[in-house]
Formats: sequence, C-alpha cells, structure tokens
Amino acid sequence: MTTFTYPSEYFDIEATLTCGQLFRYEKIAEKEYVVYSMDKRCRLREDNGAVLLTTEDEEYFRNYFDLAFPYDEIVKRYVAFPELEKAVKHGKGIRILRQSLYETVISFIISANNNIKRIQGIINRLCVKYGTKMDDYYAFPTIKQLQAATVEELKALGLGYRAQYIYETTKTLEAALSELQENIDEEKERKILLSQKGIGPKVADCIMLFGLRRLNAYPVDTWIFKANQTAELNTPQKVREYYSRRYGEYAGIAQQYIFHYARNASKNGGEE
DNA sequence: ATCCAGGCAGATG
DNA sequence: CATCTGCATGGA
Repeated sequence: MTTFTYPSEYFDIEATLTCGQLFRYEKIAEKEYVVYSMDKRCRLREDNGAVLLTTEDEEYFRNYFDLAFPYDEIVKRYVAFPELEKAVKHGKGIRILRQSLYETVISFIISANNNIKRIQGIINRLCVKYGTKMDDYYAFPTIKQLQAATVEELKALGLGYRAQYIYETTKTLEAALSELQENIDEEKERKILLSQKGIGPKVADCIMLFGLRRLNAYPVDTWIFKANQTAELNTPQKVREYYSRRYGEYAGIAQQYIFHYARNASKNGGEE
C-alpha cells in the first residue's frame, strides 16, 4: 500500500467522481472517497491543497486519473468561450479518467434512459452477485462471469429491459473488444460499438470518450441537450455536430464541464 | 399521479 | 435519411 499526492487545483475529487463518467465510488467522509476500477481500488482524500491517493497499485491509478495530462491548458482554452466561462470555473478540477474499456461498455449500456443513482445501485449489485470477492469489496465481474448470468437474474437486479442488452452483448463483446484494441480510426470504432446490442449513438460517444480516450467525442444526453438546445439546434444530433466542431480536439472535456454544471446548478438552484 | 433519468431497438415515413 | 413509439425501474 502506497500513498502519493497530486495538487488539487486541477484535481477536484468530488467533481471528477460525481460528473457521471464512472459509477463505482463511495464517499466515506468529507473530502474522502474510495474509487473502484475493475478489481482495484484507490482511496482519495483532499487536504490542504493536495489530493492524497492511497492504493496498492500506484502505477494503475496514476494512469487512471491521467495525472500527467495538462488540465491547466484545457481550462485556459475553454474558459475563453463566453458560454463556457461559468461552467469551466465551476468544474475546473474535473479530470477525464482512463477507464477500462470493458467496464465502460457494460456500465454505459446500463446508463441508458436511467439516472446516475440507480445506475450505481445496479452496477454494485452486479459486482456483488457476479464479481470476485476481494478483501472487503467485490471486483467488477469479468466478461466470463457476466456471460454466466441469465436474463431473469439480470432483471432481478433491476436492469429492466437492459437485461437483454447485457445478456446479448456479453456474448459478442470479446470479438468487438479485440477489434477495438487494434489501431483503427474513429469511424470504424464507432461502427463496431454501434453493432453491439444496447449501444446507440449517445452510449457509443460515452464509451469513446471514457473508455477509448477520444477526447473530441461529445455525448449528448438529456442534460447536455437541454443546456445546448436552440431553435436551430433542435435535435441531439445537431447539437452534437455543432458543438463537437466548435469545441474541437477536447470537446469531450468541455462537455463534462457543461454536464457537471447543468446538474449541479439545478440541484442548488443556480450559483456555484 | 405524471414526469424524468448520461437512450435504444424496431417500425414506419 | 429522419422521425415516432414502447419500454423497466424508482425517485421526485
């Protein structure tokens, strides 16, 4: 077990964990969280301008939290957009994580037409029922473990009509994942993802952004659509097209600022 | 009670 | 190509 630190100016634990890119974390105290990824975990605590990370796999979580990525430059870039200024200042400590592709695929199939609280509950129950028991927590189920699940069992965990999607996709996903590991372009990536049951345009964008490190992807869910919608941009697809071009190479990070701000602002009724 | 949540599949213009 | 409908579940 090792502990290492990182400055908190561009690493806001709470914003990073609660902005909907991952679903396996828990708050254990003020400014203190535990994050789970595949079969690993990491404890995070913010104290006096620094984030303290404690884990048995430092290398994994340095990569996972992408600690070498220059978020100061990203913030500088996007705070210059007038419509983004408030959202960026509010969420400038958000980082986009380098998550497991497989876990991201399963998680975001479950995310469809669902809310974050319930997604977390479902994924936790999946881990407990199918995942390997570690010391005092459960790993995310491997694809083999998940392939053993029946549709009825999955429904019993609250997956609803997504049970069938998970059931079918676990059967086809290994081949798709190995294709995705190859060096292919975005269009092909997207096409492979869309061929999996339960993955449509929005979920594909999330998987590309969070699981495949396509930082230009701009997922449009109901929150983003409400935030970006205008008389001309009156469909999710038009919003996606317009803003992924407007925000460019790191549009997905801008998207996270907007998403987090929209959700947070509606919770607290406006400021900060 | 109706609406909504990080939408998708399938059917129909 | 675009648009429409039905859909599991639980909290507000």
